Amino acid sequence: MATIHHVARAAEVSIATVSRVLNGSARVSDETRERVWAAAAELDYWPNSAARSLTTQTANAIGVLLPDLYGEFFSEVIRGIDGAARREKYQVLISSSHADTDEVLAVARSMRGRIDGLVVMAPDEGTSDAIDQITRRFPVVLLNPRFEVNGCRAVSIANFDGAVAAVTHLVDLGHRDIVLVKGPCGNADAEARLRGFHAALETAGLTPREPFEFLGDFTEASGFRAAQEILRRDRRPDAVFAANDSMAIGVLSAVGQAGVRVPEDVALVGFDDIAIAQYLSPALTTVHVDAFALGDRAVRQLIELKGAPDTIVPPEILPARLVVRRSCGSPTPWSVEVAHDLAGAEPGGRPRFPSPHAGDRMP
Amino acid sequence: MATIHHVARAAEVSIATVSRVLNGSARVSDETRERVWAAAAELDYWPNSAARSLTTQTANAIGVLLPDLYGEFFSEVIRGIDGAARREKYQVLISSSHADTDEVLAVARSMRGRIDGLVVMAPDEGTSDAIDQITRRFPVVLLNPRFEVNGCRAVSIANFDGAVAAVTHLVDLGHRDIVLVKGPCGNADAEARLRGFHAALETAGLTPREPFEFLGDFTEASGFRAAQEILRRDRRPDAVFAANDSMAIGVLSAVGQAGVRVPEDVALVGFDDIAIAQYLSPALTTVHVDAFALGDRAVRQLIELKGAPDTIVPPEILPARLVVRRSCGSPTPWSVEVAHDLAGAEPGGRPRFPSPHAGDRMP
DNA sequence: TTGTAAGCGTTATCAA
DNA sequence: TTGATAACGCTTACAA
Repeated sequence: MATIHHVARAAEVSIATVSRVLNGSARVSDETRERVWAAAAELDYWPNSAARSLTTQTANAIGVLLPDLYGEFFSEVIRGIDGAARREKYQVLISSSHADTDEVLAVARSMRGRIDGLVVMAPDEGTSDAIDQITRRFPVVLLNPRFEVNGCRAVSIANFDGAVAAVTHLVDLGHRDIVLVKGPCGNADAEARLRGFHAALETAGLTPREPFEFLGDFTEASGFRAAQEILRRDRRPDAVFAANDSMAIGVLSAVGQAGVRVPEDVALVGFDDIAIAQYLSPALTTVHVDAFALGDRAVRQLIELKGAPDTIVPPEILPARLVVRRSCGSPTPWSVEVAHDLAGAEPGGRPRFPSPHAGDRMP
Repeated sequence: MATIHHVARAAEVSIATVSRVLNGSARVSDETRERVWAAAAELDYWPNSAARSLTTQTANAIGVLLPDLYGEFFSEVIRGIDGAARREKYQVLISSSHADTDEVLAVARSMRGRIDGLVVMAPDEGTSDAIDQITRRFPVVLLNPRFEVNGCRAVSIANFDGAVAAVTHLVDLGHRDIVLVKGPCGNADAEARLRGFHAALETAGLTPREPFEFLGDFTEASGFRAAQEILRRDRRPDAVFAANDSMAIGVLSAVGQAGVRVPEDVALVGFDDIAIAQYLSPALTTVHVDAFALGDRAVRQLIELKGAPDTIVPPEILPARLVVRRSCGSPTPWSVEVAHDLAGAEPGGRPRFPSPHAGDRMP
């Protein structure tokens, strides 16, 4: 493989000059420039990025640590990250399925020298001190963190407020006995949505009959099973709030097979607004969440952070949007943005939905 | 940031010894080993991977070049890649949305020195010479290539045979006027499925009335629009073959809104068997494709290739599976694997479906 | 068992 | 405008 030395020899110049020409980093006479380009082309020279990173102490790459890669949500997050990264000429080093703190730490470690910063979606709460360690090494942006970490940048989705909006909508439609299909334990999104569910019920002064919480794991299959459980209850609930759309689809399927109609017999609301939600029958009422933007914003914040370290910036919360379609039993479709005015910061602004955990800032 | 020199100084040994201890690459006395580990821990030393790659001439990372990241299919491919990579202790450098040859080449170039091999899903046909150039630099495994590239390793999905199986099944059920919702032009999967559609019709001696090809782009929305076109035809077809499940979902939605029943009035078959296919109503008959395995196999082949360069291996074709559910009008659900016996290589083996392009090897 | 020193392929700082 | 040359942080002969 040709190195800069080979090119230098072929062009009869020093390696310094080759570097200058290839990077356009200093004035070089037209004639030698030509010679160098010609030699590089002739030898089909590809520069070695590892060597470059070593001298420049910068990698032009960012690392991405995710708990999982399953489903359309993560797929969109990555798409957002990749898009922003390529626009800024950064490469993306990805790694997923981190079970615990030690693993996250090990992977971050192994990225030392290859990345300039890290986007992390932490799997569990034990990760907090790991994040601390990582922060000492790289600029870090957290995705949907459960807790605020020592002034670390973060971008999240308005899970709490989205859930409040969804459940409140069900209440407004007259539903009283509302049950929840939960997401997996330990998942930050699932927990925020669960809290939102409870908060909305409390605000409405509602206590559904037991049992009204059913466990799922964000897959269609788990939604299907949860719905079977629900149908075994002594009295059918008025409405089901599934903590994500995949589970809502499973619910829809199970309920349909049992001959129970949606929304006539039972209303259904999901979360995420994945692409197919609007094509289901009935079209799924859900909370739209911009997963692409989540990835995109994280990368932008990371780059901003590199430019201005030590600047404290409040966590960024991406608004959600309640999208009312047919599955909730609403006579007409409509939609409303939530959580863009919940922080209470706007003068005269009044929270649209009461929120004990405003904007999901801190539990 | 602590380097190996700092650790050496703190442990009062040479950097060579530190390296030996940290990598366990040579015998070191118990006592000094202790001292080195202690010093490394004390200084919280993280080795620099770029420097290591430079000396060892190996990066412990693989590059992944994809045309897009949209949808569940790619999400699964990446999951497969990531899983295999982490098992083999490789990092994954990912990059997507490559419009043309030059871009693919540029990205591959920029990865020089950071990766040991490359998994490439090429966007268009012009890419062939680019792949050639890349192959000179890295071990390369192609994903679903359109053409065989100079003895380059490849792993594909049995798109052609899957489509033949799907359409043949519709014919077997008595459907005669079968229309196709095509995938995007220039997409290798879409084209192979299109060829399979034609081959099956030809074998059956069928010529549906015009028009019987409708353009889509693999999204739900395009399937929806295509279905509206189809419903405007002077006579409703017996069956619709959508080149992927997302479009089939769009078709299902449009057809349902028009009051046309599936499968009673029109049969429907998709391709991919995404997670929700079985939860639709009616459950979608489709061709199951193992996207996870596609990524997984690609990485394994890459690693195998690194171990034994210059070995010529035939393209690996992952079998598809026709999964018959309710949307095609079949009275009972069943499924069958296709394309595991199509190459005609097995002695006495007879192709289950006639295939002018056996196993999609070469168009 | 340990240390010295020569790379690995760049960029960047000097002089010339 | 150019060329030596010293880093960058690590691994690995080769000596001791």
